[in-house]
Amino acid sequence: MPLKDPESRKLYDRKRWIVRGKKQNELKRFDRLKNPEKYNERDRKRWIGERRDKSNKKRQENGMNERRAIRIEVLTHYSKQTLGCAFCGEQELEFLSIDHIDGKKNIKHPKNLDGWHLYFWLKRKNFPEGYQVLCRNCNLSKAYMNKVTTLSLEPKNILARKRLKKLKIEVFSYYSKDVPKCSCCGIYQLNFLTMDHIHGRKIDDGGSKLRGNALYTFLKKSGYPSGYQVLCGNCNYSKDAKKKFLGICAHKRQ
DNA sequence: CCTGCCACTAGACCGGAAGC
DNA sequence: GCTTCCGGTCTAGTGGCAGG
Repeated sequence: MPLKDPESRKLYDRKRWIVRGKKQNELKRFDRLKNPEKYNERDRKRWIGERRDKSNKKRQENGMNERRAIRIEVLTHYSKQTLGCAFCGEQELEFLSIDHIDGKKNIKHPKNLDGWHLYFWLKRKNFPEGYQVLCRNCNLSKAYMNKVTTLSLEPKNILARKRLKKLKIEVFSYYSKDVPKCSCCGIYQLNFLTMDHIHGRKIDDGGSKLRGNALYTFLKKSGYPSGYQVLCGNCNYSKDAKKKFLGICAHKRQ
């Protein structure tokens, strides 16, 4: 079934999450069966019956503050005390993230840890080795450079890569009205650049569910529709509406 | 009873390789 | 050329346990 169809895409993504989530649930159920003494039934009932509604608002607020504080603490530690990207020195907090130095395949933590969970885990384990702070741009670029050494050397695949790179440059050049560059900060390294859906992916114009090569092909074929712009990884991530900045990048908020 | 800490769910965003 | 699959990152909201 073609995943170009929005419903199929949604279903496919959901299945992925169920598979990831199920493993954790199975482990937890097993743990409950083996160690019933660990789970306090009285507390569980009390929580469900009394606490949930009345304290949810406060918990949300406390939770957010706590998570932000831990994130800053972890990023500062892995920046060797001066908050910033290990590669380019970028200091904007919103652009920074934790990078697995040897890749996610060689991680020391449980496989499903990411986001807040990873920050909590790192702090709890007293900041283990093997992690560093990178900005989104350097993270993107590093992922690409790691891949380069393992690419297929089959002639047809080499040709396909060449063709897609040419297509990317062509599409990005059109939306940059010049050489490909970020429309916010002006950075021009191709590895850093991404195609941003200006109004998010909720507005379906035919390209909302596409990504990467498929999106570039769609844009070229459709005569370069409006509603897209070129942004670097940092600016794209920063403007994300879900972060409650109304789609405005950190550069423009300053 | 309150609160801190951590885990889980359900997504969001992006990319490229390779099979068909 | 299109589709599938897998890689990376992140968040909000809330369940659950433990200890003060």
